[in-house]
Amino acid sequence: MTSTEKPEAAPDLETGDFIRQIVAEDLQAGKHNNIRTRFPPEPNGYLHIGHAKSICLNFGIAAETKGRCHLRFDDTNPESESEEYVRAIKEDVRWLGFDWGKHLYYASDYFEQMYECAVKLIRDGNAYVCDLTPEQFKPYRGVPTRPGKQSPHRERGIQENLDLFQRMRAGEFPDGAYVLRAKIDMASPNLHLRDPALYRIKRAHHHRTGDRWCIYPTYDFAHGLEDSFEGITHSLCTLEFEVHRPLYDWLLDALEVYHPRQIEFSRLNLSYTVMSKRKLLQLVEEKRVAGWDDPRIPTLAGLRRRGYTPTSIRRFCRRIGVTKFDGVTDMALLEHTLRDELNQTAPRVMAVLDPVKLVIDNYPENQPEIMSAINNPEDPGAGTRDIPFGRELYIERDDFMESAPSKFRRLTPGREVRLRYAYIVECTGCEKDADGVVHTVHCRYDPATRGGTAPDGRKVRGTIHWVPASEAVKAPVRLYDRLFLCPDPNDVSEGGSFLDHLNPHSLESVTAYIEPGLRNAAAGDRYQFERRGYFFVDPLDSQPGTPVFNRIAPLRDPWSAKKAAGDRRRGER
RNA sequence: UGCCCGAUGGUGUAAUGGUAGCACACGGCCCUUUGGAGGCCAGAGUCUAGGUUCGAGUCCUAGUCGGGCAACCA
Repeated sequence: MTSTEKPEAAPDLETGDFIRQIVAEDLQAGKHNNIRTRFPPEPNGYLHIGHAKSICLNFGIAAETKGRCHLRFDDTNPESESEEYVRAIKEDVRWLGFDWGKHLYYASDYFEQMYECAVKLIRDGNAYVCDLTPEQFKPYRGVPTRPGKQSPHRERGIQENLDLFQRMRAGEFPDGAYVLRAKIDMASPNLHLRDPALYRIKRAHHHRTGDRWCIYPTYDFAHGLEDSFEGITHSLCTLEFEVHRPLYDWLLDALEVYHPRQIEFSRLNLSYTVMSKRKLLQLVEEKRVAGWDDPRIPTLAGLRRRGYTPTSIRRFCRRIGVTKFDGVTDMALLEHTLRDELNQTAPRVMAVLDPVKLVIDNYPENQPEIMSAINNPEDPGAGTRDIPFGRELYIERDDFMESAPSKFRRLTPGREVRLRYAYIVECTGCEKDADGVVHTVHCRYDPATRGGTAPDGRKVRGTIHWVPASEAVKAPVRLYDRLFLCPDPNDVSEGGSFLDHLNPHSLESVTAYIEPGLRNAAAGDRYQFERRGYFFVDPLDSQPGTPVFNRIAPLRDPWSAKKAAGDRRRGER
């Protein structure tokens, strides 16, 4: 329960979302003295930013009320769960900035207690052992518009139920031979109340309990009990569990145990990506992406690898709010939140991603000089740094145009631009290879403009970045773009797949020229490459002295946005 | 055609019976040694129909549209 930043940690219960308001009311009414929430992931996949919303909500409320939030693994289905996921989930929650302290729990720790609860249910005539397989039970359950009918085993005697259930546990029956059902109402309009399964026989090796059990509780039976055992006050979950709430309540009432309140909110949906565990797993397994930490997918591991900060994700989760409306949040908001933070904190450097040589024809040979550059205009305390300058430089290819429109504020013959922190230069022309591709641009500099200011006060519209040709350092840079081409990849036509919407250019790898000082960038550092975007020194692929950069997000760029829009209008690509 | 839930600008949200506000996105302008940042301006919203009320985005009724529910998944 950390989250130490002031704007986030301030109690926000009065003006908060509907859940925080309920919590505040319960506190005020004296219903609870200490708020207890929980984040209950099933360890069968990696956490994504949708989980971050839940984590921030649960840990956030606990922090704001000085209560506590439990991290609880809901490991009731051993078939798809594993220790690797447990490890990764803990790492992600910690990275996000939250601390469960000593309150780490596992549903599997409660298996014995849960078994006792099941026995009580049977004793009280609230549960029975049923022989029907899922397929056989289906017709009994009925359909939404028609009531179901009673299982032939519904009126089995209590003693027989007790005996059967005990033998289920003892391993006397094969998988699926019997199931323990709640005895509720086969005519209920809520399907979840038509004698739902509580325990199933499943000989699967559990990552924590090994082979001690061959029966496992279902989510519906287990979850409320976990909440009850832990004294959870507010059990927050997503909308799809709304129809389960009557069952949650029924179980806790039937068992006569402490009864937390379940409240549902809408899960996070983000445009231009997919969030379901199934689809993320598919992307990973089919190697459409490099792994669970591929910087293009919205897993926390992926966002971390991309370079997103925990702070920006927490702030994002705060800004999207919490409601019951099932909408789609624009990916642009996430990017904005990241830029908003890094604009304040990231040191500026110059790096040329698509280089072309610039020769200053009237600049003396062999007379390099040193230019002083500001590290962060938003943070005067960040100081300055020195960058070597010379006659030959690299600049961005798209900062030169042989014949340019009047709005183009960069290099084009006959016009002046400023080389950032260096001199004002006037473009004189270019050289091309046999294919007509520009390889060298020529210009002349004004020696009176050292540092970039003109003594005569003349205005220069454009400023471009550069690196010295002789001392620039080559560095691999990965330019990430959205993984999908359309806002809603799940919207597929008949027979289609979300994979059809994959963006074939979601990753472009280039070799950039970076300013020499950047050679020593440390893994995990974040920079703003001026005029280009925010970049992260990849912690896995970088070596001391040879950094590898991931683009976290490009800078806002009205010029190229307008240009792209113009191209689209003209039907170009 | 059963039950549950939802609906406020393009998007996400606020207003808790009393002036529909904020942010993102988009457009324009200003400023700028990052076409970044910043500043200013604009457009754009209470799903529909009834009802209650001095007054309804808010309460009631009906409808429309959207989502969820028929695993021994969670």
